[in-house]
Amino acid sequence: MTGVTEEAGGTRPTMADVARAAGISTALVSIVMRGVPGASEATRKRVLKIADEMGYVPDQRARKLRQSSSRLLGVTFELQQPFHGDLVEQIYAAAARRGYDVTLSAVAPSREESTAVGALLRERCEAAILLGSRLGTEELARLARRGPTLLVARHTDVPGVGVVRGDDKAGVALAVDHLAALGHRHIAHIDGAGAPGSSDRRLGFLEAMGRHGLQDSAEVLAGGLTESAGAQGMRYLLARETPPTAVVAFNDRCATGVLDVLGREGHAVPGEISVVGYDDSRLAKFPHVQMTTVSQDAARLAEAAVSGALDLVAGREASESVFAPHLVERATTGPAPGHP
Amino acid sequence: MTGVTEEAGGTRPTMADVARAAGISTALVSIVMRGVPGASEATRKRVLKIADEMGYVPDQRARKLRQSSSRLLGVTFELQQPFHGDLVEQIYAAAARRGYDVTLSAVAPSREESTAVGALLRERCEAAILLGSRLGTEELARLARRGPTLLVARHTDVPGVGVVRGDDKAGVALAVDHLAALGHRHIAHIDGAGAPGSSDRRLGFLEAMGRHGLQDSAEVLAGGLTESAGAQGMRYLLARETPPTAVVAFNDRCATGVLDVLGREGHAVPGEISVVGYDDSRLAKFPHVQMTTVSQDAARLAEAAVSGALDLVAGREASESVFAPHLVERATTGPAPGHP
DNA sequence: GTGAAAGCGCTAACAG
DNA sequence: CTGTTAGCGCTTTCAC
Repeated sequence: MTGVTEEAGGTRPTMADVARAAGISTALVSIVMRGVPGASEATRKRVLKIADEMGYVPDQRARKLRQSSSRLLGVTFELQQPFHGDLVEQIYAAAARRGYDVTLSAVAPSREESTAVGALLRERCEAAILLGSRLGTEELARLARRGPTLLVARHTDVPGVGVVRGDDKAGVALAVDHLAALGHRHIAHIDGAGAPGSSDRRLGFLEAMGRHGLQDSAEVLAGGLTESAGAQGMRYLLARETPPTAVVAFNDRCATGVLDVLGREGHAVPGEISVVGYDDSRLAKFPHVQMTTVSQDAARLAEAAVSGALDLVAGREASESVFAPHLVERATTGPAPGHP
Repeated sequence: MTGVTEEAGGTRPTMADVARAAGISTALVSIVMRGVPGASEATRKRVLKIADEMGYVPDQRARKLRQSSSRLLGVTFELQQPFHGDLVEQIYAAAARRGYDVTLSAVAPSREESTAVGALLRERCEAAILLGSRLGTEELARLARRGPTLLVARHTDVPGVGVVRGDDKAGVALAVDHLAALGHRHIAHIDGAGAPGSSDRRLGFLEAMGRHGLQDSAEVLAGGLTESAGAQGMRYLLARETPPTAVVAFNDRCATGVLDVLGREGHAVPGEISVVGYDDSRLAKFPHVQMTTVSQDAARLAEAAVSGALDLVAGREASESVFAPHLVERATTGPAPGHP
């Protein structure tokens, strides 16, 4: 036993340990570990080898503490929202391109958004990015006072808070235009209840229907963000004497529920009824689903969110970036029954 | 302007700022912020008030750096795996019960597991909990050398690595027993391809079928963890002269794809074909789905994972905890066609 | 009940 | 190319 490979049971090697083992100063080890110029090739190799043997991993916490800026972005997201998953994945990439790390804080039925946000704050991230937040104006304002804050996929009038979102009114209008062009006259919208963006989508639906002279057959149902909400709404619609020939759902999850009920009750899609989702999340892309949906392009939103957050950090004024969504025509929409 | 409410543009107030504003030492502020005894009620109130006005939030990083133990658990999970979402939610709760924080590191198509694990290591969490890891033996061993490591829902023989999982063989056997009791003779299993646990489930399926004397009509298809895999498998089965009357899918996502194809092609569930999922994730619980599935009880797995990880931290030997799953009978299984 | 001082693991100037 | 010194924001003795 030479005592070099100190298989520590509980305590992990520090930079000082590596320096000692290599017989040099910690500063030099730091230079090597960061890969910055200032060490000879020989030293570099030797230190790296020793560090690896010892199982040394730099302490991110100490590192960030020492640096003036933490280069850390905080993100809250909903664990069970596929579109949030898409966004988070893209945010990792966008942040990495700028040399930023990301710290995640999840929201779930048993973990409130305010808890999640609090955790971020304590991590001292330079900015907080909230996906589809449901925070009240009050709390949002408080948060914004604590540090740069940016909302994704939700609007707010709270000053100082950045916003990155798709144009919800335009998005739903795209869906309605598409359906109208296919000859649909009786179209229903299963909305997102109180969810972020749902009032815009509702409004966009009504306006677009009006533009096509279909205001009288426009129908809006209280829905939600889940498959259950969609399923419930669709069952309700099917109970009518004359169900609509097309449904615009609040999001892909909701549309999935709609499709499920239709399949189950033996209604052909799109032969009998057409369905449009929203988000172009992974749910819409499955080969067996091929859902027509409105794409928010997670990559672009993520990119804008990260750059918007960093703008806030740099002291620039909060802004609202609204992205034009586009329709992705897949297999769940077709001509209205009896239409050429 | 009294200069007290320093609406700092970029820099956040530190403990020293609060101490200065309150005219006391930082040590005392620390006592107050942590809520430990050692300060008069009057001081406590005053400091809390001042801190709040200044928007002061303790720096978690500095705090953990100073404390000998970080009381931090790292968790890697897949962003698009609903069951992982369930587990993460429960892990938050289990960790909180022990006064531990959780740091998340996501795995996604564009973010490899090794990247995610590396991020955890640098965060200096006391232990790493990997959900459904696909890491190779080599890498797992390396990781285990770096710090306490625990696998959830996956087995490994790497020494020193803790394991918490459901009994996959027994779980699938439960499904087969249930179906056999309902009179099904021709049952197929759409497996998880190379996913963690899939070989056990495959084996459990074959063994259980053998026990019922059904080895000749037991059929195993290469599947996967996604809806697409399930859909593809089911379509393949339906193309047969005599499709099976029941399908055991690798997981709920896979089963969802199966159900979708069946609905779409007009096959009654469970009238014509019964379907069993695995995980009892949110996908199985939807009112419109009501999927019969094998429950792994996320809460119990999470609890065991956290306590197992802390055991490792405490220096206790790595162990494997295997939990007996149970069958949740819902609406996607019923008597085989022609069976009493 | 309160304060002074040391130091967690690291990086950022500077010297040499 | 390499070492010394200081200190990031906090907690922790140990005095008073």
